[in-house]
Amino acid sequence: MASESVENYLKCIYALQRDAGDRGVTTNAIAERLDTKASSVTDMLKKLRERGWVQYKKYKGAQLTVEGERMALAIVRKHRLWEVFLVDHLGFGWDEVHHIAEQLEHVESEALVERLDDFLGNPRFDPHGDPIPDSEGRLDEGLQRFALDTLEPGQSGLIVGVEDSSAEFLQYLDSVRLTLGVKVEVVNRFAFDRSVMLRTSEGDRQVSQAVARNLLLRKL
Amino acid sequence: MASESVENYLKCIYALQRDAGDRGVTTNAIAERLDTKASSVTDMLKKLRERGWVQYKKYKGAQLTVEGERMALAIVRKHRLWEVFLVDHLGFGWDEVHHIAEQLEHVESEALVERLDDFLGNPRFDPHGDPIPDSEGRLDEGLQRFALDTLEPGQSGLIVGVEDSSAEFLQYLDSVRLTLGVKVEVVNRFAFDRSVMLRTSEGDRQVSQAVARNLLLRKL
DNA sequence: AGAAAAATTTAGTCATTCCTAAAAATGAAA
DNA sequence: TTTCATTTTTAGGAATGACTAAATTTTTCT
Repeated sequence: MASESVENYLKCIYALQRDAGDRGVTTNAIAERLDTKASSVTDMLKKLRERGWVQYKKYKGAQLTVEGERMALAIVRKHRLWEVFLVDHLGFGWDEVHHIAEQLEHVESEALVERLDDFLGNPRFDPHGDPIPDSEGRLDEGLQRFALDTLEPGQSGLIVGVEDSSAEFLQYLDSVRLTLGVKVEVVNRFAFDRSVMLRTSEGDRQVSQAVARNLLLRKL
Repeated sequence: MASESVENYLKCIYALQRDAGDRGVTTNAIAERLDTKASSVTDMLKKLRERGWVQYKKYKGAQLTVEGERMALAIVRKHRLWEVFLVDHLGFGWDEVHHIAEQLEHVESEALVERLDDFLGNPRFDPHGDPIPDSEGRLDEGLQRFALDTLEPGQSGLIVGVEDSSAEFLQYLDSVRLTLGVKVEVVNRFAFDRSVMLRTSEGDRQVSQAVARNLLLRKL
């Protein structure tokens, strides 16, 4: 029904909508994320509006309609399920799967998605800790997640996700052993650069604020 | 590198090349198989020629170059591996997987294919009995296959493949329990319509010549 | 508020890949 | 071998989704 390009736009707008608040997602934000030009985005937004997948007014940004969000969630579901398959069954690292899942997510087959979901044991989270929408598009936002950045010295939490899932960041996390499921305690925060001293079962580590902002925890 | 459309043309020409013998594959044959118009095929053949993937002369049909065949075999490999995954691990029937595999075969990732191959246990044949090219594009044509049609009364063989893998035919075979791995013996052939009386461990069955032509066996 | 900067849209193109209709080449039969 | 049916190609165009350059709107700064 929808082309790959259309699906990528819907997914992109969905992702940007979190941060956009109630204002529409801006043309430039979409262009940057999809590595394309703003003028191409304007063209596409008009098409998406015609098909009833976004609300869009000139210069005012875009927001997914209910139907648009339903489609975006279906794509996100497929993306995350395939990531689980790639990591759990094919042995890929969590930093290697994004690009492949971006292709697999466009395969159209309801039956495939549901059978894959069952095969994987109906996972609730992908390898980066992001929740997997169910077949109705419902997202389990259940457990509260917060950035390591927001923790005070003395407090601790369990690593359950990342804000930034670029290969570079994930490889860095692997190299310093800060991966999903690791328990961390904030020993100290240094005021001058807001870097954080952490304690894990493997010892102490210091991480920059950039890292702390992108590591998601939940309370123990 | 190559678009989905280009990949479909290469795969199509590869499949038609078997029957075409030394003559080129005709424009019309390609158009019919891809359910498109002859004029579109002509356009594409010129592009494939420019890129060095087919030899093509006006009115004389097309033949894959060495490089074109290499690409076609890579696609066939992916298609058949995914079919094994869908049947062996997701529980699809052999009649349901073609359409899904046609989408999965276009996913580009060397690493994915090789890991999938290992995950599946390096299968040599897909669920329809067709051989899976190895990573170098080598095809195991080892075991001689012949149509049930060519067997004389008294002779027997093992079902190892099908010539026609349309869902209708495969569903028919399922319904009469003539599936891969079943041993059959020809009891009799009726001259007036060339239908064949078969004996299997489950009893006797009569099948039309159309069916007999499309069931592939090998010697026991 | 007014001007400059930034963001966004419009206008005009381009490459793919498909199509229809008409022209040209091939090949089969008389 | 000439004709006629079939096959194939050409010519011209449409839809998709991208681009550049120029114009317009919004936002920011003074």
